[in-house]
Amino acid sequence: MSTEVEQQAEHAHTTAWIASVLRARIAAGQLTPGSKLSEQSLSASLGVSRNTLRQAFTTLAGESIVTRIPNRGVFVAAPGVEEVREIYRVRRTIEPAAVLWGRPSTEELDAMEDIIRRARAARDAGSVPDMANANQAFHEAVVALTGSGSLRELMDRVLAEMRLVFHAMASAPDFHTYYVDRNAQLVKRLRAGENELAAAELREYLDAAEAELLAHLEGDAR
Amino acid sequence: MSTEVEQQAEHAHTTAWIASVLRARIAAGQLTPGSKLSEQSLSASLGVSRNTLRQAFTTLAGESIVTRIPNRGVFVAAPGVEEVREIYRVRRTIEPAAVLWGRPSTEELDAMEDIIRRARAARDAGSVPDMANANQAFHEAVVALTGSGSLRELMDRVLAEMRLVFHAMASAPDFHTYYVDRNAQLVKRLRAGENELAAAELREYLDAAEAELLAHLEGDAR
DNA sequence: GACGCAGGATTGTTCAACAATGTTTGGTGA
DNA sequence: TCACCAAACATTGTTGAACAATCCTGCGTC
Repeated sequence: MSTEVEQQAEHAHTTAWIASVLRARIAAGQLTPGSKLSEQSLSASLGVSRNTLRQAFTTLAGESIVTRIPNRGVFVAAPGVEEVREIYRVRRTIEPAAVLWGRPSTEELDAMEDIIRRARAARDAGSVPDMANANQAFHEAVVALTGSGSLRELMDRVLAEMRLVFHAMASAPDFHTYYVDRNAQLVKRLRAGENELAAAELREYLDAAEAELLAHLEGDAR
Repeated sequence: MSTEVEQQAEHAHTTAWIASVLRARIAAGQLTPGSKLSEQSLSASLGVSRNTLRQAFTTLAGESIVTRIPNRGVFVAAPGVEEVREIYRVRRTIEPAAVLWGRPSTEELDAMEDIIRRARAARDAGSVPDMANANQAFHEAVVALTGSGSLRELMDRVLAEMRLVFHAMASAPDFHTYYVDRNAQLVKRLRAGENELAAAELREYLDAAEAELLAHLEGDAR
């Protein structure tokens, strides 16, 4: 299990490179929420200076993937109930807005249906990670309807935090299977030009998802 | 013109401190868009190491207050036409959404009217900066209706970028006077519970503002 | 005037050191 | 035994200097 880095990016953006490595490891669940990221050991194992690692940390802290406690160190973010509520506050605002006021092109709609197909395939194959990825891609596509890169970035951050929530949970709930069909329904509404209906249904959908997640989370904490 | 720092924060978050200093200077227009932030001179004048200044830079770059060009340095962000469009893509999504689906308490509505009073006072006094501040506070209050800190942060960033746009313009247009009354109208609608109407009017409002800003910007570039 | 090429300046990264804070350990007294 | 306190230890925050890589400048050549 070598955690070494073979390819040292010659002389460019080492700090960004390190940040992306850590991001990937955290997203993959290799670095579990709440665990400490020691400057000493990480700088050693990644083969970079403590100083540049530090810079990568500030980047990740800015993305709230990582929590920095002064003189204590940085820790992989461990989102709890309040964070989940915040996540859904964001989603409940921008996703329905994107649906309501977006004018999706047929290409965008086709792409969304492609994603749904992928999700169905993953569901039938019983692959939870693939389903999670597809679901994530779908909601990213929804936000992309706004055409805004900033909103897309925000959604990315939020979805990354969602992944952390799942990683922090002892038992993963069957969270995605149920919503595949609702996504399909959403695209159908959009294709019919029924944006208001689509937005309303999406809001219900998000409410239900939040409630389910919160229930599971509180049952977990007990 | 002393740009020195008298109070050296003893041993706490020097990097955050430096970041906030730079943020303030940029917001105040003391550091104009496009100007270069030399590591050497800044670290000297701020009395911090080049290394910690660098960390502050990555923070500010994450907030896109500052643009980093590899091996060239960091520059105060100079938003142009495309950035303005992006700003309004964001605003046109989250502000009407906040208005449409937010359930403002009477305290929140009172606070918004307070802000409008301040804006009117500034208008009558002819103080453009105060008007800009009040306008900014108003739109922040709108987004605050979502209850989401992340959205509020995003709005902060966007409004900071707006300030940069104004700083980058040769001549400032009379941008705020006209919209004070529209803000007042918005609050009236909200108080009456006419959220849909309020959202629709706000979208028109934002469209008009964007168009005016873009026209002025393009006239400026010519 | 265009091109190419040293030379200088600036950024990217690393290292070693120290100050400040946190954590742990061990002892003391009740 | 337990609570409390203080000294060792470890870790983070910050600094300064050093070097490599890249960019910019000015000069000479054609």
